[in-house]
Amino acid sequence: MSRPTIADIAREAGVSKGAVSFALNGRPGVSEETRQRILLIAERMKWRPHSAARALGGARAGAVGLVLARPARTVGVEPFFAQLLSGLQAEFSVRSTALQLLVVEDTAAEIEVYRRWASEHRVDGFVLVDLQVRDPRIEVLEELGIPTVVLGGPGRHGRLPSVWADDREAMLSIVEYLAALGHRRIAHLAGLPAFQHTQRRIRALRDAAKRLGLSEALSLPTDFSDAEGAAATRTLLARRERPTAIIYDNDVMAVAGLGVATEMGVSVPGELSIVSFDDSVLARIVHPPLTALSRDTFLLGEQVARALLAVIDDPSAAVDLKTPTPRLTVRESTAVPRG
Amino acid sequence: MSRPTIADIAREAGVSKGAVSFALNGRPGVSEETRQRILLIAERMKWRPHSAARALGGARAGAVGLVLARPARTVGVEPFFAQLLSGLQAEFSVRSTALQLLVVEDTAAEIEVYRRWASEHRVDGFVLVDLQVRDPRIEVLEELGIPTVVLGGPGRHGRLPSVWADDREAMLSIVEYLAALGHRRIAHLAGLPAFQHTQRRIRALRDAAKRLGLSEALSLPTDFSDAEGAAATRTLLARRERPTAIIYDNDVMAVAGLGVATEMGVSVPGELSIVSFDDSVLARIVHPPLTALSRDTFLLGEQVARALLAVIDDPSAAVDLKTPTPRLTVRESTAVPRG
DNA sequence: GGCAGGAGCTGGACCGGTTTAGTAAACCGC
DNA sequence: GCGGTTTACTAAACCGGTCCAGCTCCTGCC
Repeated sequence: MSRPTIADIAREAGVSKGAVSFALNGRPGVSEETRQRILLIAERMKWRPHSAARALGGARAGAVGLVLARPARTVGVEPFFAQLLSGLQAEFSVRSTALQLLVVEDTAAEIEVYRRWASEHRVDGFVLVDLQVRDPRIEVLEELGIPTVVLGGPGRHGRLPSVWADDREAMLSIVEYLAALGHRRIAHLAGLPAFQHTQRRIRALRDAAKRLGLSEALSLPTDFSDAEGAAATRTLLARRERPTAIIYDNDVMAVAGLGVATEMGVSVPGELSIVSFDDSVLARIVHPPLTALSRDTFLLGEQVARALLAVIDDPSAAVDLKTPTPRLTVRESTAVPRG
Repeated sequence: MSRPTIADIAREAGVSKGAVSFALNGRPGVSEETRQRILLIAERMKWRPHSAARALGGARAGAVGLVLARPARTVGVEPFFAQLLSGLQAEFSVRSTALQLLVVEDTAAEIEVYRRWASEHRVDGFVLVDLQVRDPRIEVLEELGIPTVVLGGPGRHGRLPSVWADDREAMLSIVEYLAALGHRRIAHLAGLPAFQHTQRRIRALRDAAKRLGLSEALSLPTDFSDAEGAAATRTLLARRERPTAIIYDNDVMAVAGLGVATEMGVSVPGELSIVSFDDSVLARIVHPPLTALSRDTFLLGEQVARALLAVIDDPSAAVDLKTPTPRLTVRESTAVPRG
């Protein structure tokens, strides 16, 4: 016999299917004695629930979705996502929930996937990342009425619960550190301007520059790629009045920038200090190792997962969880500016 | 009304559930006219199949599984997997198959997941990666009788179909290139010795060294991490007779090794040539950019996906697909050895 | 005109669970 | 010892599809 069903167990135990169902799910309706007998038989027959059968009958699908919109061939390094993913899965797996991951080309396709998975009942909820300014996905997910947790900054995301880190505080801590070292001309290679966190970081830098009396604080938008990071760095370093420090919005760009500086004979940290907004192997691996903002992305993933599971259990739960503000890990790519 | 079912459509169209099912699945049994009418109504009611209901009744689950065994917190860079994943998904998504991804702690846990997902009917098949010497997973998957495609080297993997690249050829091409430049002392920072491809690469290097008359060709096993890559490089470079070229089994170690060389004042490529067995942003990003073995990992993912779908359609299909041998992309980290 | 065959469709069983209405027996307090 | 509540369990409906046997026409052919 291939896959045993509860009917097989019921026959074996001499009870009804219903009784077996009660026993296996730890609900009242059977005596402790019968329950043990049924559990034993189920164990012996190596019975496992058929996830589809469970999902039918209105119950849970036992899976949640994470959809990333980025051109398929350019899914690159981004240690951030790898870490986030592990954190998510660590938490989901103890609650035996599967994670459906899909990478799509653009936001339109992403929305289409939300619609499809929701209506196919394939998932019980979604994790929403890469929050954009006036994000069209929020409206769709609210309309679908499916549990969703937003991983993003503070502020309202429609009525969706969120887990967020304080990007503004983080940026301020970097700028204050550089200013304290004596830097007065700071550049910032920002990410995609459509992202909310990009905007928040740019604003934070501008505010800090004014308050600390910096002579220059320029934010340049990029697409997060090594290519644009390198190109923008080249442009900055070719100027007559070059910045003495550059803040990179991710580690891929920071490493690319370091490469450009080396190539152009600009010493790091002697003539140029480099700070990465992301910390990972990448930042430690290069020479000199990069001063970077460290956050516990794994933990972040766990918290998001927990929040989503809570919302799935009780859709009326209003989660708004602030995670610890990332802290600056000083390594060898920053120093007092020369001269 | 929330989610419409085929019963709703049947009522609306004045036909039976069966007719609707035939119409929606493009099977014979209804007239073209009726089919169009049903499709129109389904469209208007925004009907979508309920994946669980489909999966019940013995049909497909509409998903496949990929399980990776690696300690949760150390899921690092490995651009290889990111690329592979994109390729897999690109192909799966056009066949509306979802990919269930799970990262677990070790092989035992991995096997447990295979058992669970198979018996819960959660997936229709698996992709097996990171093939080990005498891999215990093969036996389990064969016993479960669930369609599986192995991504690995040539040779038998029980009766499981496989998609593979020629690691041996690839290693030979690297060694021949270095030998032609004039290198006679070559070191190789290999990966985990338990992996089949590690063994194949080590053997290939040894054979080539003998044939080409190299004076030294040492393979050192590592765990693929930047830390061990750096440590081993440091050891090698501290020796009196240091190698003039090092081959790294992945790009993370190669970059870490480059960092160590820079730190120790060993010029690359002047005093040391570096070759990475993996190519990705990482290899291009650093300075000097690394000579690396390029393979189309995205394409590889697509081929694996296609193979798996073929086996799911017809479990008796015997796939054994060799992918193009990776080619060496020469950049600036290799040169004629000094002196 | 009678019959075979096929197209077009119906009705209902079925997949493997969950859930509810109903029932019989045990238990309770007075 | 009687009404009422609890407990332990059964039988059957139900979830939303797929699939098959069988029925009714219609067509073609001898």
